Amino acid sequence: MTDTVVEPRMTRAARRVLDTAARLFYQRGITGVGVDLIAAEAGVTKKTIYDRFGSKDNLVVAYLRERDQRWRAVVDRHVEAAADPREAVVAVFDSLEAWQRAMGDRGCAMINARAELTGPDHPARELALAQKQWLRARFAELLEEAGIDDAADAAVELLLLHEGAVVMSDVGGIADAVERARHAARRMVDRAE
Amino acid sequence: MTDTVVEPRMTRAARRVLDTAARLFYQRGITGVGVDLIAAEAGVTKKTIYDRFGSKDNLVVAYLRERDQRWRAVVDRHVEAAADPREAVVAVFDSLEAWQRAMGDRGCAMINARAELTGPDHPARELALAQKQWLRARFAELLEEAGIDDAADAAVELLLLHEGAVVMSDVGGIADAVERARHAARRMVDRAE
DNA sequence: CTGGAAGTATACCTACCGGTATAGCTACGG
DNA sequence: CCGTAGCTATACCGGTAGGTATACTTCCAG
Repeated sequence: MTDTVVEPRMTRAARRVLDTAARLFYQRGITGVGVDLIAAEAGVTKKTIYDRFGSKDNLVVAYLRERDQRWRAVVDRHVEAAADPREAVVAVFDSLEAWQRAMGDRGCAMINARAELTGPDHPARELALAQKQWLRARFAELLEEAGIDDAADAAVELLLLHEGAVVMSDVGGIADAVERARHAARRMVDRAE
Repeated sequence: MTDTVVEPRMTRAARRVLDTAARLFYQRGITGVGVDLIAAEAGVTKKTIYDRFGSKDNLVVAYLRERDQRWRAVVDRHVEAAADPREAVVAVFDSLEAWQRAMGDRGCAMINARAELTGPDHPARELALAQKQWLRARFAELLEEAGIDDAADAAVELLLLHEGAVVMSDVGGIADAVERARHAARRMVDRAE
């Protein structure tokens, strides 16, 4: 099965558009950013945007997909650098901290997109679902490799902690939300057998 | 210190407006719902809305505040019905399940509002913060009453689990996200001393 | 050297947004 | 019984949204 969404041709101008859109969408929200603004900030005409991406919605999807890809790569990098599966579980939370430091913190782009794009058939829904399922599966893998009982259940718990940390470090009020989550995760893998 | 926001006079028409707005804002998003639509669905003229609430932003704030109040009341009710502080901690997750069953599940209204209203000085920001701080304090109270060590730390962990459960039951993919969180919470209070 | 792809510049379209203005109706308390 | 609060009805405003149309340029590859 091939991709149902046509990949836009990534010319230099398109690259600039996508980078600019990604920054603006994340910081000011998707509905809060108009196509004209993106064009102006990217130093590009609206026509170029529509020639490359077809519609604002397609541009939004491209933004979410690319961001998702990059985030997964960061997680993978941290996981692979870990000494063993248990450390790898904890390393996922390190990757979150690194990700936030690099990208700024306005919460999870997927969750935010879901909040704004409420149509029941909007692609953002399945993208968000796929991302969270991926992380859950990743946790489950690592826990199984570590020989931990009830790996599937523990993976869900870690996912909840992770998402809670993402949300709370956006909302504020808990200075070290991610570190707290990592602490909890470490305790989980240390106690478990 | 008195309230900085003027309470709108709750006439019958205003009540209908706020109820309608609450439903529409939550289901379709705040930016996704126009004042004209609210007026039409509430069986009211736009003038009435602006006479009672002054602006869409004020209406949004009224929506968030009322929803917050009601949610806190539900939590309190469940907590007070619990046999002891430890059960009360778990009961918070029961209250979440009841709340979701009653209100439908499109995630946390505060978090969604934050995603849409990105202005750094928008009242939605402090409302969200206050709500989460309140829950954290509630957890901390109960854990201290239960004589659990490191109540403050445990309270943060419970908050993360709670928020993770809210997010994930919206995103989907984990059928019983709230029950999983409750399970983890029970284990926490059972193990702790 | 030529044709097409990529891009700029500019103007335009329709739809809808939050918000305002004017006029008139109804119900109720002093 | 009369004034005012609360409301309806309708029309309007400026701004902005996503998206399209036309004409001109630039640049590279066959």
